Amino acid sequence: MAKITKLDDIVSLCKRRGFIFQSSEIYGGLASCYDYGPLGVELKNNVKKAWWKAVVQMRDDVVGLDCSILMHPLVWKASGHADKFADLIAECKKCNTRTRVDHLKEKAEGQADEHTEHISIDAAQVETGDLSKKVCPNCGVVGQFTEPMPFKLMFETQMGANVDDSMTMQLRPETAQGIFVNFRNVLDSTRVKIPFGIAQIGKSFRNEVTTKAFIFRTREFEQAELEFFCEPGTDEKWYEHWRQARFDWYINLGMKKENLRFREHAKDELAHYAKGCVDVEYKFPFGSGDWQELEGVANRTDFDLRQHQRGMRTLNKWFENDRKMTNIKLADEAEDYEKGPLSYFDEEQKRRYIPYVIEPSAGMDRSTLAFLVDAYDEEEVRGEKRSLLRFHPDLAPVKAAIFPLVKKDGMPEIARKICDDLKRRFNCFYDEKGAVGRRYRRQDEAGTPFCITVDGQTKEDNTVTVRERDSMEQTRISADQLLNYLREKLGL
RNA sequence: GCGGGUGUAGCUUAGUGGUAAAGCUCCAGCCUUCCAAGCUGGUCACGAGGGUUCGAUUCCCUUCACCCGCUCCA
Repeated sequence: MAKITKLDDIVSLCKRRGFIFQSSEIYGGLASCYDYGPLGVELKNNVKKAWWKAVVQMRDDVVGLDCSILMHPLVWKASGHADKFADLIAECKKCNTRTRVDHLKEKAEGQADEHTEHISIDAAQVETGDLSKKVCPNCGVVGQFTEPMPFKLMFETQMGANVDDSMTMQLRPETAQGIFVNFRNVLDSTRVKIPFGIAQIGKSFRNEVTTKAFIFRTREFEQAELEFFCEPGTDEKWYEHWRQARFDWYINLGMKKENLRFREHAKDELAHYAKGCVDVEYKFPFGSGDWQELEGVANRTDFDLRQHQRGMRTLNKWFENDRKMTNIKLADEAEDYEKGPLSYFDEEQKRRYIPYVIEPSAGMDRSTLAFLVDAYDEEEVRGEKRSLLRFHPDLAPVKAAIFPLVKKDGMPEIARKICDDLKRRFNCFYDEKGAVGRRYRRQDEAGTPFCITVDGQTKEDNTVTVRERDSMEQTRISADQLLNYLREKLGL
């Protein structure tokens, strides 16, 4: 079954079929950047559409949002990204391995392999100023480190055409903050009541130290995130709800169950704000066949909204400091923060609180790749290899292809007409070139679920054949019934 | 960032210090009444830059990109 065993096979398939190309390829490529080709963009759009439908449109308790990528600099101060999305890394002069400074241990220290969160650069410099006793985790040499160098994990750009007074901005490293910042707006404009969620799909940017693995980890990527706000105390219940809902989403879209699993985060692995976190992982066929994260579902507690209340209180200081972020400290939290501007008033209980947040955060590029890999199959047909993509109908880039059996006797005209009619309902493809068998196989490789063929009999009794991708079986049905037939089969 | 490997047509491969070959694909035409048929013709490549050389795809250097393994990261 596993016909794709190496990453190379995936890359080759993606390029050959027009799913994914390397960015700027004619210029030799650009590291970590990829473009979606004609089939790829349809596939990825369908993945996003399926997510949006399941998470937003099919529910009464979730609304959507589409925020700008550039946000107020204080957003990243409050969220913690400005300080904490920068690591200090030192390189061992002996073996040239790089290690995060805060991961380095002194010789005598215990072996407990604790997982630490990002800490602020300032704090890191104070805490780890002396590397002379630190041990290289790779070669064991003591105190042979280069000066710690900071890594900026957020992309920066300038806003304002006038260089002199332009402001440094960051491209968002996650879409989530746009949701938190609009919490008030959504509350005030939509009459939603807790528990409810706000969902968003969009690009995010992270200056990862290493990328690698095709589109699996890239610096520019697309996220689909939901922030689900609930009353403290009900958070465990919603956490359970969403982890299951998100797992089922992949299964319902045809992903093989044996390739999907949960991975619970250990306590010491959790981000400082998270109460619980679980990854949905897919068994990608990279190298050793490792499980890789598709999506994380986290219980973020009330951390984010509380942080933004602090951020709002910092605004004046920021103006006074000439709109510079350096040397600005986030304002302390108000004593009665639970009644703050981002609190929620519960009508039934007549009390205010800061809601807890459950966050399912999925990588759309990763999901697209996983669906692609999972759908790929090869089989033997009459001694010939048939390769096909068994996409779920919702994800298939093209839903139906329409052929005249041969290019004469008026068949092309009829087929064209059918194609034009169907096109208005879903994505269709017309092809009249070459032998019909070849055309079938071409559609197999694109993952098209159905092929409709107009033949000599069509003119006599107005029937066509519908050929099914997975079984290659054909059914003859009336052209008048075609639309209904396909809509039922495709679930549209 | 380190170590190892790779880079020839859309794909898979061949080959050489003297101007690159094949299969499949693709395009056009003919022929074709149901699963990559046939015939004819055609398009398309040595990742980029520099050096050595009369001459470099081949040797050397640099660079870019990708893969594997570390490191790092969610």
